[in-house]
Amino acid sequence: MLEKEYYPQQIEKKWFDIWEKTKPYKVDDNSPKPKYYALSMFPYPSGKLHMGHVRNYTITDVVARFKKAQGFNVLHPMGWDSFGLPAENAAIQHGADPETWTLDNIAYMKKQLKMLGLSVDWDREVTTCLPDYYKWTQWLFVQLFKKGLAYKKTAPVNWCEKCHTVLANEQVIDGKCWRCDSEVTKKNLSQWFLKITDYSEELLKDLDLLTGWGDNVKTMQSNWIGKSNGAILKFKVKEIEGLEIPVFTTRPDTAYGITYLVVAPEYKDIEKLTTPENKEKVEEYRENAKKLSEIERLSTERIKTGVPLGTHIINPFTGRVCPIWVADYALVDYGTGAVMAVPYHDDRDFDFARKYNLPMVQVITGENFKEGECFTDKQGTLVNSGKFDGMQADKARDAITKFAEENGFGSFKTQYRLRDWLISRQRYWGAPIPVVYCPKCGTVPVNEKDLPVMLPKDVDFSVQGKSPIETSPTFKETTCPICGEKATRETDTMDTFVCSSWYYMRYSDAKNSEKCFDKDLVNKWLPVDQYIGGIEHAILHLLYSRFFTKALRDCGLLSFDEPFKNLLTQGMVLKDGSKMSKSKGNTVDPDDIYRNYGADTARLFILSDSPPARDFDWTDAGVEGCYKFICRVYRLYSKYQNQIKKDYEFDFSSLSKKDSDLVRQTHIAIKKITNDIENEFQFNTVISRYREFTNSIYDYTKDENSINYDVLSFALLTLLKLISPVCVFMSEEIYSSLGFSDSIHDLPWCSYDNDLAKTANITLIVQVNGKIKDKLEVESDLSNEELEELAKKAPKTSEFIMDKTIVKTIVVPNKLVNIVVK
RNA sequence: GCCGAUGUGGCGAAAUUGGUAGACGCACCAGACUCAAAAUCUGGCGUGGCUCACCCCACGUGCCGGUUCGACUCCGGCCAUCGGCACCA
Repeated sequence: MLEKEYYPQQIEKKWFDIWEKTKPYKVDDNSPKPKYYALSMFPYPSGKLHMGHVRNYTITDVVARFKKAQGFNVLHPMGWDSFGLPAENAAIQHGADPETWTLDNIAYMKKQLKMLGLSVDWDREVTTCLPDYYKWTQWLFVQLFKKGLAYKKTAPVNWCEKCHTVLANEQVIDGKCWRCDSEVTKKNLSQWFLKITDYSEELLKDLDLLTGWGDNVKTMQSNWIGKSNGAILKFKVKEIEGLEIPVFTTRPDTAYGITYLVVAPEYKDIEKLTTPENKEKVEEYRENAKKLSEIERLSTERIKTGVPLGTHIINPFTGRVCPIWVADYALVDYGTGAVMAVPYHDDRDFDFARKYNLPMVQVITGENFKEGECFTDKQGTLVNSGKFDGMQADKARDAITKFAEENGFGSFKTQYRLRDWLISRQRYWGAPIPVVYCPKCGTVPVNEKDLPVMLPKDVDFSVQGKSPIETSPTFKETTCPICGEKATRETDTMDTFVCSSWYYMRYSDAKNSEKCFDKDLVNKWLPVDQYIGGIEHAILHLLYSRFFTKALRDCGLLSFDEPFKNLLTQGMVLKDGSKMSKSKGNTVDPDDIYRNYGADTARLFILSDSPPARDFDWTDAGVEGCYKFICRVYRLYSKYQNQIKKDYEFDFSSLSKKDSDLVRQTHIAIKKITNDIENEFQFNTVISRYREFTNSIYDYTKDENSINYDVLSFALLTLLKLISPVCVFMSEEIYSSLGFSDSIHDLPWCSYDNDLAKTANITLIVQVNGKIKDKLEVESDLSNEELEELAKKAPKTSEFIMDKTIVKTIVVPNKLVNIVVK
């Protein structure tokens, strides 16, 4: 029996307990049904769920439930991105063990997720900080190492003093640390990298395959990869026999206009290129450049500075002798670290040449050209360029490069902005990089049988200035996997983004203790059919995962090219117009919502109002409204629970108008809701349809005496199934109380009859010259001639057309008639 | 500077293919029920005008222009907001 009023707390608790025991969402790898893989970006176990999580996981859950009802074998897993700095900071500040801190948080958040009613197969749970997972992260690192895709080099890297570790380029946002927002500096260190640049072209090109991704994310990735086509031109140094300076340029067509050359302060040959009389000034300049922060150095506002080295290059095109300068507007890690300067046709060179009185030569002319002003148009005609004079600039780019190639001082070159992925971190709470340094054998990966390299427990978190892992008396000393002699372990751990680059593969075979995953299983379940998460991972996680997929494919571990077929980046959850955050004090605790309204209300509300990709404004009134709606739905079933027939039966053709209208409304509801879900998961309109349909049923029951209970049963049982992916607890409670012994969540999705999924009558719009003059209630599916006749006879139209000539009449079936008169 | 997205009532928004702009909800207003309140139910709710009690007219989807019988939707040009990239040669 259903209570008269809805009590979410009791009902949700009841089904929570039942589902804990019955595990209704266990996935069968061998099901003959077609597979569907629905995936949420897994959370970092920070302590408690926030509303962003609730939104993310509710969307994915409704997708998973909908696909399951449509007959798919759905994989909907969940796990924990559980390595990372917050756990370590908790250890430093409160003396907690990072593992205990993390696992406690996981336990709490897992309960919160279960209370949200997610249809997750918890037997596939993945926790990246546990040895049964990071063993395989390490194993994969070894595979990449063997394949030459993991390597160690000394390079100027991003350093965050506050986090006391290096960072990948992707983790530096506007010169600041992505996590703590403090300024990043450059340090020259020996670090581990993954060779993502080997895949620059494929990562860029395959964006075209990702038709299920938004353009915003694809553009961001494409910008980040930053491909430019151009040329390498090589210049002989006049004063030093045999020394050449290569430069990368996208404008070889301007090569005749070169008047000087710039090298970065960190340029490798800079000392050779400096003459004794300039040495002091150059040294001073380089020292100053080193002191500048990244933000200062990269600011476009800054006035350019530089000093001459005293040496020169010879422009092979013109024979002109050009001075070499050092200036920090040349970047050491892009292109070759040296730039050819063409002041007349490049803004930066122009500013610099003006300031230091360097000569300028015009080599391109065009429509907007003005004497004495920098002319940067890429279209134009060459002048002062020898045999290339009169050539169009775009043609000249190829011709001049070709000329340089034939004469041995240049070649075509494609340059990418993407850098290799720096993965070492000088922190404790991560997967140890499984490498040993042997004085005899060099850098050696740990034997696979010795994995995992366990994180040591005997560490002191209070140390400053080095990684806590270094304090372990037992970790560092080991023996060489090859020669067995004394050797030392690598003490750096891996960037957590390495762990999260393959977790979605592990779900396909989460408990395998022999392999990272079975090849058949990973190929069966992947790629992910629908991936859902925040836009903040547009570059970081999504780019790294794409790289991992391609790299593991080339290691022979799997056979697909892209991990995520469709991507939905959900908007943020706002309150009072700004992002929920502790510092602003505008957060909403899911536990409070569960307690006061129940998880179904939270699910319903977070899906309503805004489409998933847009930001969502959380309001207390909105929650209240959704709760009232749930109660309103519940009351319908509570009131008619004794009249609802499990085996309803009716003959449509003999129904009264009122009854057949409700049957039509039911079919319309199924059609629209199904379409809205399939059309980019427009859950906000799905929920509008729930309300519309519920209102129709209320209208129907207004006159108690004329209710046909077969028709009402059809409508109510349909509504119950339609709403079940969203209101998972209430729908199951009602369904079971009506005496059904199975679960509403196991029922197939509702089907509709297209002929019945429309109203019996339509409103015919009558226009004269495109302006609405009348609206007529007419039967649907009349012929064009009949509609035209009706429109012309309508009293309101006839007065408009009386004394005019009808030029033409446009009829849109079932919609409108437009009479054009003169 | 380059690239991407967005722009519709007081607010969140809706509108397969060009065809009733504002569905559905929030807020608000009025009525019913009640001693009263909450809850619930019913109705109203873009702007302006009128010879106005519910009839009618004009205007209205960021701005300007175009295509069309007809434009939130298509085309051209702007503006604003948000996001990404950027001394990248």
